[in-house]
Amino acid sequence: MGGVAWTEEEDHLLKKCIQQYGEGKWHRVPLLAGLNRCRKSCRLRWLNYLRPNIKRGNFAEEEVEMIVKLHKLLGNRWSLIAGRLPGRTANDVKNYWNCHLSKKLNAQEASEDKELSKDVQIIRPQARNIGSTSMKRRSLGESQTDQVVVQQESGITLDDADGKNHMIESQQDMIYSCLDQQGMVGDFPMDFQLEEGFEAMVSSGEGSSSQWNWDDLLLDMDLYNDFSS
DNA sequence: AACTTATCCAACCGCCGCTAC
DNA sequence: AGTAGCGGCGGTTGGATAAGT
Repeated sequence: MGGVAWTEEEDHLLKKCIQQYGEGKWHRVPLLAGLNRCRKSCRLRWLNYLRPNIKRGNFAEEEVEMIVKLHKLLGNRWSLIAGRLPGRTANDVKNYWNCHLSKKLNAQEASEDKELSKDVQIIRPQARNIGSTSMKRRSLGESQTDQVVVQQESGITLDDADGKNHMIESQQDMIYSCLDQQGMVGDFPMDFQLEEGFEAMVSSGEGSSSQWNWDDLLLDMDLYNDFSS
């Protein structure tokens, strides 16, 4: 392996520790679990191997298709891609891509018309600030840099200059703004179903503990376009 | 059977952004 | 404002194993 392999006993200790104290506070995990591992190793072992509901084995055809499409949209953002594949970890997806898909697709691209491949643009999902909480940014799993770029390039920010929240009048307005920004107005049906929780979240203006995020919404839009084109 | 090469994938590393002080 | 410590991410490494000769 790339490092020192985990033993069954270490796995057991880590599992027990997480069950007892919960996820997070990784810096304390080695001490609490009595493991001679660094915080990162513990976290990685949990996320990639020990966490419940991790799907193992070969990728299904639909999963592979999804990976290819998502990679076109997102680039090497494995954690985001994995987030769309229940039970799969970022490491799994990355490994699968590197072992199977990158070579295959490179070979395909080489044989394809070069003009065609020029049209493929990586769309980075652009998180929008709705509130000023950094908690929300964390929940987006996105770097602030991207958001700064979004704000600078697009002028879209839902924060007032003084940092106070500026709530958009309605969901439709808000979504319309995003579609407009993506140049997708007219392409995307405005009567699409919002994910559960989204509606309440938007109307209440609450966001920090939300299940939804803009990455997801924009990704859905991208995917919709991609699948329907 | 013995050796070489290719593939897979778990683990590590370095960097980044955020938070608290 | 500066900084240390943290969680998280993507890239890379290297040992195990399969496939090929």
